[in-house]
Amino acid sequence: MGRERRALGQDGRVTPVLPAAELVAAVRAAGGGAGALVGLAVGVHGTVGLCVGEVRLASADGAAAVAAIEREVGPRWVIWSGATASALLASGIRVHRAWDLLAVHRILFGGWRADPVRIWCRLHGLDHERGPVLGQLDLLGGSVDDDGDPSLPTRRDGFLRPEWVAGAWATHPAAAAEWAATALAAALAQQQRLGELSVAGDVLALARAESTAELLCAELAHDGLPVDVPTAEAIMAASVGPRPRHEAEAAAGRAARDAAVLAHLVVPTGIDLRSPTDVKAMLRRVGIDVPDTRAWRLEAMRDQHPVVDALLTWRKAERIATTFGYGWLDANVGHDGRLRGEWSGSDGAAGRMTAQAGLHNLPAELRPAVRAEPGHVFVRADLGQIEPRVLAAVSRDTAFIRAAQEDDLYAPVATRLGVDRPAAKIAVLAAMYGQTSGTAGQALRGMETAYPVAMKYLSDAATVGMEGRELRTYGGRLIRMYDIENAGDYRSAAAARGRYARNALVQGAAAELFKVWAVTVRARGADLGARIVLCLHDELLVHCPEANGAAVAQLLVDCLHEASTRWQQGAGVRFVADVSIVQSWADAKA
DNA sequence: TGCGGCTATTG
DNA sequence: CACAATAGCCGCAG
Repeated sequence: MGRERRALGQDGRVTPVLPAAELVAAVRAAGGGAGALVGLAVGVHGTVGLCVGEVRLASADGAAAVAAIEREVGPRWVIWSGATASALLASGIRVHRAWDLLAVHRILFGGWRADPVRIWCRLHGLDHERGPVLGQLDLLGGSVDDDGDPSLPTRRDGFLRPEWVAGAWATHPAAAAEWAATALAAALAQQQRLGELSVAGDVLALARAESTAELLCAELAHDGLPVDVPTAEAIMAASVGPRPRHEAEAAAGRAARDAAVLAHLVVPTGIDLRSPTDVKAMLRRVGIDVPDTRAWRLEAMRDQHPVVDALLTWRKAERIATTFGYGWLDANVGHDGRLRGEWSGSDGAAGRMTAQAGLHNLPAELRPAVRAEPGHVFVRADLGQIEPRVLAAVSRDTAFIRAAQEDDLYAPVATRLGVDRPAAKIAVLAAMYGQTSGTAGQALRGMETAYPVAMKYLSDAATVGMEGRELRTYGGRLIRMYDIENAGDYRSAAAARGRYARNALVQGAAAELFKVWAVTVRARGADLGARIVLCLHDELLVHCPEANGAAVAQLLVDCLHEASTRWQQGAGVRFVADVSIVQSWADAKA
């Protein structure tokens, strides 16, 4: 047993196909150690290709091989995207560290959607629109031989071969190893590019954190959020009645809810409550004239006519019926009581994590249904005032940093500005969001005087945005201004770009710090059986055995200190977290 | 059938 | 309705 097979590439290069145990030694011999970059290509039927330095390796027992190398070597796996992590999770394998080419591509070049072709082309100065396409026949007489050696992933002109991109390597060990070598080469090229940037933050650290956040995203999608289905159904029943057994019952329920609103009218017909135009007409009939029918506007008119209150109640129920009702439960909660959605490590605009299946906009009334499993607890931690603290750190405004050393940042700001706390908070938020109208005016001028460095940081960003130029976050991620295009006249579009840029540097840097915190918790929490089950911009929800609750709570605080210290590089801002140990997510809501 | 507008929810 | 997001339904253009 353990005899070495060899796969011969067409160019004569020999890739050893090794059993898992021997692969570990081969990786070590090639220079692989803890944290070293190892190219990884996960194919099908157990095929796995690796590349360490110049050395190509492969295995036909990929799951065991990756698991053994992870356990005994602990490299930083180079992958094209989180899809590889998802494939590994499907085989029961979790890896600790990654270099995610797509995540790093976003840092270098902005945007959020890319594939290996775009990543490769951008890195090598090629126009991906001009590259070869799968199935393309060379009708113009060019010889296919011009492309060089087809057993290599790249052509003579530097483009990736489309059949390789499509996965032709996935069943051949030698080819998988070659594809892994391509990924590793791309990672090294990315490191080179990152090193050429001049940014304030540690851009290599950002690249590692954003990469590892992609592993976390794959795990969040795979593991899901624990939900108690009977509790969820009880909440829904209270709003829209019991689960309809067929479409006729569902229709009857809708009609009954509609009728409860229309009953307040003299003529209860001809109004579709789902049509904003009809609702506006309905309100006009009872003497209420509004430019739109949004809830915050109608809230003030509850007393004017009973139909307003009925309509607002109807809207709540309608939302449960259509978006967060039984259908949503059936579609997104598995038989194991886990709510699953796709996760993205970095959205297009500000670099936050996003999630589907309602994980990021779950109505507060459904939170009681998010329950820890038996013998487990949730440890929930949310960061206090993260955006102004981040602004203090990235702008290096010494006065604002002093304010950010307090538990409540707005208290010293209020004192300094000579206003009350609510006014101070509005002024700070207005500055970060680019608000110019409203009541914030006077306090905003105070901000200019009290915190000129922070205010200049924001106004400089706004200027760059208005001019349509690109900018980078503190950590080094590119913000492309052409990602936002606003209809309307030039001036309002420029103003919108200014607000976007102003906010992107704050919200974006906050998102980057948050991810450093999250991946630190992920790494340090494994020994305590702690799994992050939800990331919510400034909040982490961690699921762990009941006995470890207190230790995990301490861990969340310790990891925040570790993460923020590394991230802010001596700025001296204090970051604070509110931590609680609970059975249900609702118990923790501040 | 695709898309913009309106609406709701979250941080 | 200042910044960011996901998601549903309606009305309209093609």
